[in-house]
Amino acid sequence: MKNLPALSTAKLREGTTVDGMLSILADEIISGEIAPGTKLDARVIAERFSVSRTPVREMFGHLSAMGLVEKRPNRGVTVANITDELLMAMYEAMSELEAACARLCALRMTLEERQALQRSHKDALRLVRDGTTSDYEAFNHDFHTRLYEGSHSPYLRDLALATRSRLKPFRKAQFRMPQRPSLSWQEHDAIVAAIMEGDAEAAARATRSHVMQVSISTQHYVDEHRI
Amino acid sequence: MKNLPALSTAKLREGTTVDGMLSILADEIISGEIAPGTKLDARVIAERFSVSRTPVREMFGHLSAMGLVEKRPNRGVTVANITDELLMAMYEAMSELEAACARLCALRMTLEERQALQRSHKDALRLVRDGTTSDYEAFNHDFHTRLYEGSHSPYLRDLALATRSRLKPFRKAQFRMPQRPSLSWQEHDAIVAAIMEGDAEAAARATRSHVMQVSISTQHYVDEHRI
DNA sequence: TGGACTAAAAGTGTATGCACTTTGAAGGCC
DNA sequence: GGCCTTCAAAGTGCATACACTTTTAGTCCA
Repeated sequence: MKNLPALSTAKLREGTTVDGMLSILADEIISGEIAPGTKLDARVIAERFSVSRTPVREMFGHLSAMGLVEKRPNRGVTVANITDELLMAMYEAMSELEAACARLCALRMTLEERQALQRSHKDALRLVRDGTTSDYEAFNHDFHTRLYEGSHSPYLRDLALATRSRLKPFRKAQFRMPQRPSLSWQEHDAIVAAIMEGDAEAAARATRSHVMQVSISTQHYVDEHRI
Repeated sequence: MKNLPALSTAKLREGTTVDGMLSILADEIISGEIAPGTKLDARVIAERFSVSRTPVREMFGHLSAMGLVEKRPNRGVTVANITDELLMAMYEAMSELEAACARLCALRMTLEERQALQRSHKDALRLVRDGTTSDYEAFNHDFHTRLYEGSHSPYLRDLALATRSRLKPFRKAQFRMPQRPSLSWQEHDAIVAAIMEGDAEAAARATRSHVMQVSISTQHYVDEHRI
């Protein structure tokens, strides 16, 4: 494609080009639409998005950093194989990260943060009874974010956020299990109680077990429904 | 530079070009040779390494992923400011990651792994007395790697390795403190004892405090010597 | 027929040019 | 004089061309 003086598509300039492709490709890889082991041809992808290979290459770098593809010099990139074992390992790491956050929350959260956490948690009881699962899902996201922030440990928070975003696609199923919101709320209750009391180890234990419970739920759902 | 048919420098092809620049630039940023906030001009760097702007752009992506520079669309990249606060936050996260590893070690290490850990630890006592600090440093690196591996949690291990590598440049000073190896060994001793007994929480506590001790030592050294 | 060499095809990495955005400074307007 | 407008210079992002590597297919010889 020639560079015409007045190119119609207003969106040039990175921030849309690369990011747009990135999120689309990432979704397709994670959803399994593109099978693990598939070789990604830069030229084909460039054509598909009507761009040149240069931004595609940049996107490959990002995909590689996200662990979704493997890059080998002069050999192109292939879609990484996210096995069940790796998925479990990611959940396990997530549970440890969140447990560490909760531990620090118990020690460091300000009074305002503690009160806000408790209030939000109590309010959510209404969602468990009356709300849609997607409402509860939004609350749940917010609840865990509070734990990351409450640790007052920016790097730990970033690790938790990064890991959560890598797990995100696999968590979609979680709240489709009928009883999950109610159980989730009860588990949260133990976490909140421990944090309010300043019991660091109890908060860590409760959080670790909560996240592993989520992992198990997801796994069961995946097994039964062959996602 | 024109693309001549027979270019003298044998090393073309990525794997050296980008990686080479990356490690040099990363070192310069971390060592403070390039001040935080400095704007990195792609063209200048390309000239310096006698390459075009394309591989430099790719390297920028890597630097950005490493958190060493900040990228803003159409605004170029600027060297990130690694403040003392962020450094402390990274050590804190490191201590939580290693504590999590140690906890899992206590629960999961095989008999062989436990014995190897203990043996290696006992052998290191000799280094504390007779060896150079650099010998001890090598052992220490190995010791902590055993903890990551012993967790049998690949993703957690990767997080620990990645964080350690980001902290690496700041750890150089650590063992220059005269008594540090001896103290370090004693702290290791508590960790090993807890793992051998299978006491998960004790292993976590001992490891957390050990890593924070390292952090404090480094901080003191940095303060005193204005590294 | 099977193995190894060879050559072409396919595909990756880098150089360069051009379009676009940002930035900063000079000139016009109030 | 201060503020907005305008325009040029600097610098980023993408397209394309080309150099180099890997892979594949074909051919020759045993």
